[in-house]
Amino acid sequence: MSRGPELIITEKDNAARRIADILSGESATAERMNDVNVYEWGGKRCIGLSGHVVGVDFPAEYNDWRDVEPVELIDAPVTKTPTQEGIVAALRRLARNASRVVIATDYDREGELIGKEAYELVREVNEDVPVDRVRFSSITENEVKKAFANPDDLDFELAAAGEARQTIDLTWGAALTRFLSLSARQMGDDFISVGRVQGPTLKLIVDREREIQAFDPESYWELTGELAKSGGDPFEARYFYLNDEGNERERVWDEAVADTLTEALAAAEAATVDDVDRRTQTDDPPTPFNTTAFIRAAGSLGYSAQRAMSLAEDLYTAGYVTYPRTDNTVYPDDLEPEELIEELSAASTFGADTASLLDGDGDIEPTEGDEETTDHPPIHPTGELPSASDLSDDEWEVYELIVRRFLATCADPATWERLRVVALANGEATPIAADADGLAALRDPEDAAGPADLVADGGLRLKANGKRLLEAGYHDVYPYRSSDERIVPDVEVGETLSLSDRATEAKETQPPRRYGQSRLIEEMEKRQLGTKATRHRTIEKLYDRNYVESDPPRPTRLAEAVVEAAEEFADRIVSEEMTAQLERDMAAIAAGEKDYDEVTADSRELLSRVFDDLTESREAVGDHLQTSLKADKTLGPCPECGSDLLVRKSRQGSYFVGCDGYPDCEYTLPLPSTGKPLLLDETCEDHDLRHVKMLAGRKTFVHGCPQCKADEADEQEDEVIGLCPDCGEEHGGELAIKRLRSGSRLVGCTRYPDCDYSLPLPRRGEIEVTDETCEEHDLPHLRVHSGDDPWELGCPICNYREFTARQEGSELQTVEGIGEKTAEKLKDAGVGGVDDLKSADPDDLAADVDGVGADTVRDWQAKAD
DNA sequence: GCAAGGTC
Repeated sequence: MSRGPELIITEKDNAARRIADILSGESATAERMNDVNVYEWGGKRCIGLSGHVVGVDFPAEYNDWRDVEPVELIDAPVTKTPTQEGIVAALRRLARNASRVVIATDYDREGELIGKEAYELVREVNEDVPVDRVRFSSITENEVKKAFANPDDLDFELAAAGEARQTIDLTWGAALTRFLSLSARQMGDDFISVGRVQGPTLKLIVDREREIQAFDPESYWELTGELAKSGGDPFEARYFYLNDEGNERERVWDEAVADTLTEALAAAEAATVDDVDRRTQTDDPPTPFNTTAFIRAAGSLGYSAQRAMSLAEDLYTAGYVTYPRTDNTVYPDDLEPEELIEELSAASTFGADTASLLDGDGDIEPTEGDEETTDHPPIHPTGELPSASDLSDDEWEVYELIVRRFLATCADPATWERLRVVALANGEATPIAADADGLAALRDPEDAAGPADLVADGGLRLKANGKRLLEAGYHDVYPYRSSDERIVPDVEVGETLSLSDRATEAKETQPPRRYGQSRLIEEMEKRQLGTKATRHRTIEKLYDRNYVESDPPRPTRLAEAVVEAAEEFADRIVSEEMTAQLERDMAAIAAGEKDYDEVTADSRELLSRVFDDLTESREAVGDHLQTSLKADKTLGPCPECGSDLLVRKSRQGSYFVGCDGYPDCEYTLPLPSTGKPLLLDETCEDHDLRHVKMLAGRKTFVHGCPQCKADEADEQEDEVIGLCPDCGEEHGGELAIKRLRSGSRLVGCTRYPDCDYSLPLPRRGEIEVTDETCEEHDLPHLRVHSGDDPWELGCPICNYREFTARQEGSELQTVEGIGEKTAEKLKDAGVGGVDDLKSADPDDLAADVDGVGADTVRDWQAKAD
């Protein structure tokens, strides 16, 4: 037996480094092997993988989509090949002379599979080295030492459950994806994909859209008024009645009744307090962050799911927060909240807040969520503190969110005082009797019960709900949840209040809202679709495949067609049941009740039955998909030949409108150069073309009808405002305000294209040429009329200079680690752009800019290159 | 060039 060192294998480098630190008492040294860190100390070595280092796929002879019938993939062999060559090579080298191997991958199913993959690679080069498995759910000294003192064996059955998932996902996904793509002749980048997770996720979105389209709004009316004590501030009160079941209802479903009630309310000058209910309510602090809760909280700060995760990963790799992919909402036993709070108190931003938490007497007991898992701890700060200049503004905002969430979980509950007042508005004798027929007409359509009456004995019921924050509790450290108060004054039963500002609002029931990204991720989690590490990526994938557009994601016609085709022929691939069945099968494999072969064979059998029907309908499915693909791109009829005008992409990658009759018909219209076009349902009355919206992040705007834009440009005369600074003296070129057919405007030379001098102009608003002149450039000042207030653009040349100066400021922000505030400070110190930054002397610059060290500057300079 | 799951 070999007497070489012992080899510890973890799932990622970060875990390898921390485990080496713990086991070696921080004496381990790191060495690079094939670009991988290998930590070494006292006869031990530790290497971190990068998740799966081998991947499953079909053998190469199945690679050609045209040569291989999709149905052949069902029974094709599935092979495992290294995908991370460097890591695999390093692992083999280290395993060859190891005296013992310890698998220390993550403590979850996928971790067991990654462990088994490592085990097989080890076995290839070392047949008889003993291999152990250790399990721990957080990388802390206690947990890790305990795990290494009690090694266990790899759980091959649990790993086999993961392998079954891999095989089933690959065969179903690849066979159906190829079938749909081939049937619609969508090859290359625009293939049509389906899969066990993306399918049901897309169906969630499509189903919601179907509900929205089928929605039939109903009218209802709501009555409000303002009550006040004499001399006191008014507060809002709402009319309500009681239904058969004694529940309060505010919506009146009949216009005539609403009119009568409005008159009755108008006749009332005052209201008598009938009931006062005062109680205190506790408002518990939030539970620790798992991935889903974090994405949701970051979403309310305006970050997309993808962006939030990428920022959290940056903070994790830099060492400021714990692992961001976790299901767990219960802190591990050995997390010491007091110590962590103490460490965070060194950051001035949190100083006051941490002090208030440590002030309290007794132990701090953090909140716990419902989900307790073994994978990783909830996301929390590590206690390693970044300085503000280490982080970009977005990173800082997310870091602060994570810190404050942690502080909040250690804080006290808040207490509210809720005050509910019911008053009866009593004018002249109320004309509404409890007529049974009249009441029946008022049944709430979403509610089986009808009203029991509309007016109480003493008049119309009005209620006001007030809330006051008695103890701010966790709100002091966690400002992301509303702590707004609604003031209703103290009143007593029998007291008379004045009534004013009566209003009746006509409203309509609203269709259900589209899922936002974080809501979608919550729905996926509820249905066990995807994992904490993949859900946000699945949503990104739906955008990439042109299945959804805009935010909140809205399905395209293609998406509807894919879901329809799947529902008809391969319902499992868009059904949550496929994942549910797989979970049951995996549990059975892990428990030893079934095995890999049995489960994958059953699944293949199911898939071939799906293909029996599908193959017959290949053409019908393909036609339907192609029709929908075209519908997503169609604006309306071509004015020259009557075929469809479509959104097309030029070779340079820009979008334009072209005729489906091309090359017979060469009619085109330009589109703006910024953003990706989204076709709206609204059409132009003059040209019968759909309006276009350009999606360009924050600069998203509605372009409208492209034909109208082109016509406007053709009709508009260029307005000359002065001499061209480039060619004016020599050739007499003049500057003019020009409108382009793509809808944008600019100040350009009249000798274009011989002279291409140009200055940008804003997209929106009318431009007025004023009498004021810029002395430096001899050009008139311009004024822009958009919205209510016109604004001064000034001299177009000066304006452009200021614009580029601002651009240079934001150019600085493209350097990793420089945020808006830092860019401001740098500009004050005379560093306008990236070039200035690169040529600056680090020591001089550090001396000029507060809170920035020379090393930070050198770091920026390195990153700028 | 297909899936979904790790990780960067």
